[in-house]
Amino acid sequence: MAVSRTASAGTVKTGKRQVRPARAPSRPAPPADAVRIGDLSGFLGYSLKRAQLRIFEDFIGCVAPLQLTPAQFSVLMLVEANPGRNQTEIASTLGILRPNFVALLDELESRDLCLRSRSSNDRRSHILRLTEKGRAVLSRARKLIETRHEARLRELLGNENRDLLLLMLGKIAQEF
Amino acid sequence: MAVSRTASAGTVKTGKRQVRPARAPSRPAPPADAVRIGDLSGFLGYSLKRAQLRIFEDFIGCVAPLQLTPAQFSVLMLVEANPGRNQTEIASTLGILRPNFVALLDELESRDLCLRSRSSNDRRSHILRLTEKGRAVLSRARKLIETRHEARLRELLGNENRDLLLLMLGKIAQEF
DNA sequence: TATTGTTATACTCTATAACTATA
DNA sequence: TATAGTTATAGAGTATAACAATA
Repeated sequence: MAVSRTASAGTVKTGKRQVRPARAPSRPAPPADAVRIGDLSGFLGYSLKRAQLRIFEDFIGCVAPLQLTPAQFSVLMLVEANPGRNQTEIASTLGILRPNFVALLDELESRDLCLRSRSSNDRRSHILRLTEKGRAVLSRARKLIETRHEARLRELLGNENRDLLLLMLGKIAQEF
Repeated sequence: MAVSRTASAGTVKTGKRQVRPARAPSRPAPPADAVRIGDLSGFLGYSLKRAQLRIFEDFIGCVAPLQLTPAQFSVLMLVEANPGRNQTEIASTLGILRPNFVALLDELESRDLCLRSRSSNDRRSHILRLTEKGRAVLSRARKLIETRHEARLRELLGNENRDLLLLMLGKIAQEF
């Protein structure tokens, strides 16, 4: 599976089976000379990757006023929910390698969203917490994502399906 | 959302609501000092990314005997289903930029899985098709993925849920 | 003038080794 | 000796500009 930004694939319908009325395509009907995706759309990995790219793209657009990447957002979320943790703990929970976490934090700290402070217990550790501005920015980001990004996803999929989707993705991430 | 390789998150249950019997955790119960993922697991982007990484990881493991990446697999699939197409058509369908497609094809061609040949209609174009070996390798890859990778996913999620998952991912990729 | 394949290049992500300061 | 944060570095993946051949 390749999967980058653009492109398109097979028609999709969320509801029950539907007898097609011979001449009434709900979608623009692909040009006869279009490249056939074929069985590729039947592999979860392919659709998963394409959906993930689209979701991240939309996420970035929604929080554009705050200039937060998905990675930065996740760090702010985790630091807020776990004040007093050190870099290793936050990074590893997010699956970020410690060396790669340094520049990420440098950026957040330089924008006054997050603070590093030496632990008095273990002076090797840097304790993380959000600044006042960090909490404010995170709060605005959450609202933007909830009201624009996630709300439109619920609209597209339906509330029940959206929740089931989240459940299955979590199951794959944790149990597969 | 950060999201790389390792880590874990909140408990998940696919079925209906379930009254917890006060003392009978189905999962090992997280250590009290574990970092709390919190609301982060409620955002689709986060779970989507983690699931995608896990799926690709497993995919790569399953086709390890054939040494195919998801991207290479998708190219072989598309070329087989669309013989006679040129590089631009295959690449753009997969969302791969033309410059980045060159090295990918170089590798497949050097392994005798795929062939470039100049089109007689338009001598700028390189027509793509699979070699005999390419078809054989792809066939083996499909079998490995179907019988190991996808089969285990169906087992984990249930057939019906798995199909619904695929449907929703396609919907997000195409309609969101 | 436009398009195909290509090269060169740059930027982001991810990954590993090794250093320093602490423990 | 082991661990936390860091630096350096290398490799993928992705993005843009520009060139030669062809249309």
